[in-house]
Amino acid sequence: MFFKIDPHNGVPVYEQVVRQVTFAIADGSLRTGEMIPSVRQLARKLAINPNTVARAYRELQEAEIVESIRGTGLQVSQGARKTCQSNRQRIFKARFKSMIAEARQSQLSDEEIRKILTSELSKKRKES
Amino acid sequence: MFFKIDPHNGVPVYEQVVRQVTFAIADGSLRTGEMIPSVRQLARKLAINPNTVARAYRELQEAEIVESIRGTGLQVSQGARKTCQSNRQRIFKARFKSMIAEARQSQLSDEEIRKILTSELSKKRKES
DNA sequence: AATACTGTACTATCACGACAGTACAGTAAT
DNA sequence: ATTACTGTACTGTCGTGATAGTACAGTATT
Repeated sequence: MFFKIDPHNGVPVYEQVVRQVTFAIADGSLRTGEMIPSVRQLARKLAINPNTVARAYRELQEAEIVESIRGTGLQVSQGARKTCQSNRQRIFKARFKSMIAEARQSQLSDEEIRKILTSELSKKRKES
Repeated sequence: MFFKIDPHNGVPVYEQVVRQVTFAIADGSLRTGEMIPSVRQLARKLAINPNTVARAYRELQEAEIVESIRGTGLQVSQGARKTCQSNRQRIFKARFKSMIAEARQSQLSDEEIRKILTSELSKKRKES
């Protein structure tokens, strides 16, 4: 699990945590039955507040993506992968859609949009 | 000037106002010497608070995109168009870039990304 | 039993974006 | 002069995201 948090992103930090766990499950980095990082451990790693992680975990629990084992930690639920994959798809489609809508509204032609995107996509993936 | 504000966008409303004025100048809807809508007028039209518009206008003024004429209103500065065009370009490049970075980080392949984008771009423009 | 972990649940504080309301100086038109 | 606009500048309030700190019950390991 490689997590990266951007605090000035518009997207709330706890929401970013929810997403990244979701994505890690979607692509198989976390499998059913495995434990996700503990609240305090992840908070230390991301340099954020444990409460913020706890809030994210609460949401994951309510979405039945993760189950609490008392005194031990949170475990990836059965069937979580499918849910997470469709969630990931849904999240990205929504983002792309809203971005394209905004670009169009500011009088960028589809050709210009496509050009910028192609140019960004052709850039090499940064290694972290 | 067709303005559309999305309050649950992550992007602050005053920032959206800044952008839309910038974009309107960039594409020539507003030209040097023309007056931009008054604080109260725009606030009424967008159904937001006059203070929020005032804050956006203050930023535009500090960026020298717009000049205050006392008692009359705000006028598009000389040379504003070029500034606004490069700003627009900059803003969108940054957004696309961050989005693609996030998509890649969540293990979406470039092919998948391209596929979603093409699919969204091929959808017809909504008429407002 | 003791220790060190888990999650969970509080309270309190802070920053920020947005809003409501008010006020005032300057300009334009009547 | 009066009226109706401009921008500008305050104060105060609200919701929310994030933080700090504390506390407690349950589990695992020693």
